[in-house]
Amino acid sequence: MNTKSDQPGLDIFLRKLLSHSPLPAEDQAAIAALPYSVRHLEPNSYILREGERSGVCPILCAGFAYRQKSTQEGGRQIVALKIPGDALDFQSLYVRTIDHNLQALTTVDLVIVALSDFEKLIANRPAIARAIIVDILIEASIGREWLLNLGRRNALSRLAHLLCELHYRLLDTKSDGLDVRDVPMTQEQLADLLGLTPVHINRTLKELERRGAVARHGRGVRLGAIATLRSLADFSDTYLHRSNLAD
Amino acid sequence: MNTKSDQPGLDIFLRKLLSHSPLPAEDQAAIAALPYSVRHLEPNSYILREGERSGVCPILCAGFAYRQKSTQEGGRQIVALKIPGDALDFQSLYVRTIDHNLQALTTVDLVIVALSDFEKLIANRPAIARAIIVDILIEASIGREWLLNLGRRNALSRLAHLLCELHYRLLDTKSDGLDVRDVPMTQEQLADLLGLTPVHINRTLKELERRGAVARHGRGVRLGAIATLRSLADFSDTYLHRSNLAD
DNA sequence: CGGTCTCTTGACCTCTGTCAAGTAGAGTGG
DNA sequence: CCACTCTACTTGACAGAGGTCAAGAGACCG
Repeated sequence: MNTKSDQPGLDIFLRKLLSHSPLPAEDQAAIAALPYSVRHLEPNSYILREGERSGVCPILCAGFAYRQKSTQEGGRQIVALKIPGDALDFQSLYVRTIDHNLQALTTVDLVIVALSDFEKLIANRPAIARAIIVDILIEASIGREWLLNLGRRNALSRLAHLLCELHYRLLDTKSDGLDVRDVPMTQEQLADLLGLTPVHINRTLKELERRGAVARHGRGVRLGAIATLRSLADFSDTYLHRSNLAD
Repeated sequence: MNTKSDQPGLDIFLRKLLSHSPLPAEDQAAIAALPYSVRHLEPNSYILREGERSGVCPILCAGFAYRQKSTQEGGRQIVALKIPGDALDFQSLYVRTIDHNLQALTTVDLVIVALSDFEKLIANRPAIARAIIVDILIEASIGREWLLNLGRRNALSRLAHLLCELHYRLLDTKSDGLDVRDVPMTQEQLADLLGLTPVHINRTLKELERRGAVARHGRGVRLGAIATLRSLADFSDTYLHRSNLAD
């Protein structure tokens, strides 16, 4: 089932885990030896749906994905953003009913691992259990910062904050060839991320450009001076726990 | 160090874990045998502070507590609400830098356990590791629903939604003598929970009362018909994973 | 080169915030 | 039991951030 080394594989995931948790060589080998299958999806494809029961944990090897929930009136909110290297569904470890939708933001390459295989690793290898818990806790910490963002910052800071977060999270795996400064979302998706409307994202983006925080070419948005963005955003990267190894 | 049975102890915490995860008798005994100390705190006391490093996991035996973050401009957002039986700081398992503040909402009784003791249990007892992971994941799921609440619901639904959540979460441990229908927060705290201002909470509460969703006496607020609240809130309790054992 | 999806822009509206003054509970001390 | 005080709640007038609607312009695709 495993494929050649230039195909999507588990190495980027392993690198991501090692960025926050130490793993002995034999545990690294155990992860590298996990059986998996590969899947390629187009933008907006559903990876998992609310209400389903999951038996599988996809790993995002290339591209972006997001978790999303909607109200009955149709309001749609993106509640998490996943970047290359991220495991997409530790949320379903031992909790099989999925409470949100998981969708591809761009075209994505996935590597699919059975949740039961992860559960076996957790039961038998404490260092892996630890790494997975840390991974889950860091996603939870990001969620808390997003709550602060939605609850207490205005549109300008909110957007600047999201862009800062993207910048620093991508630094950790710095994988693909694509320019890390290019924002991969449409204005509508930015709206869904930030609890705003596309129209207001447009106005806010224009204001960020006026202040030199982003540059734009055609439909594309590119990050400008990170210092400018940070000061607009009231940003501190503590919540990303990027230096957990040093702790 | 352990105290008599009418003092705060670990039993309510154990009950909470068992409500979502099965534990063999010897694992239950291992939890009951954890060394701990007891602490009693007044409302608004800090339990943990952002930036500190934690070595300890308080268990909330009685009363309410919350996690809270602030922007530099002073905006304050409550990002999680904890009820009796909840472990307050699994967030610091293997991630010792605290990224938020933890405060008592009411007077609280805490039982303090060393994080290293939990880490030993996780390494040696898979069923306990599982239960703790489920606990963490359910808090994360609640966080996602709150993001939807803040991002896409108006003040009336938002408040109704919070009250519904409180109602159903309290059903699971139904501990104290105090009437579970009494809302333990001030209007200012409700504002901090919902990303609103105290003034607007006041107006919204009045509207909820007008619609028969809550009753009020003096400063107190009491839940009215849960069906009314649910329909105002667009509420479904799936995200609380209350039936995880049945899964 | 036509079709479609995204982005842009302006006019107008509304939900929630701000400010400020007043009222009512709850606890304290006399 | 009554004043006193502190805090929480209440209310109204006004302001402003962001939403809504609708039409048009630009990008990108086959």
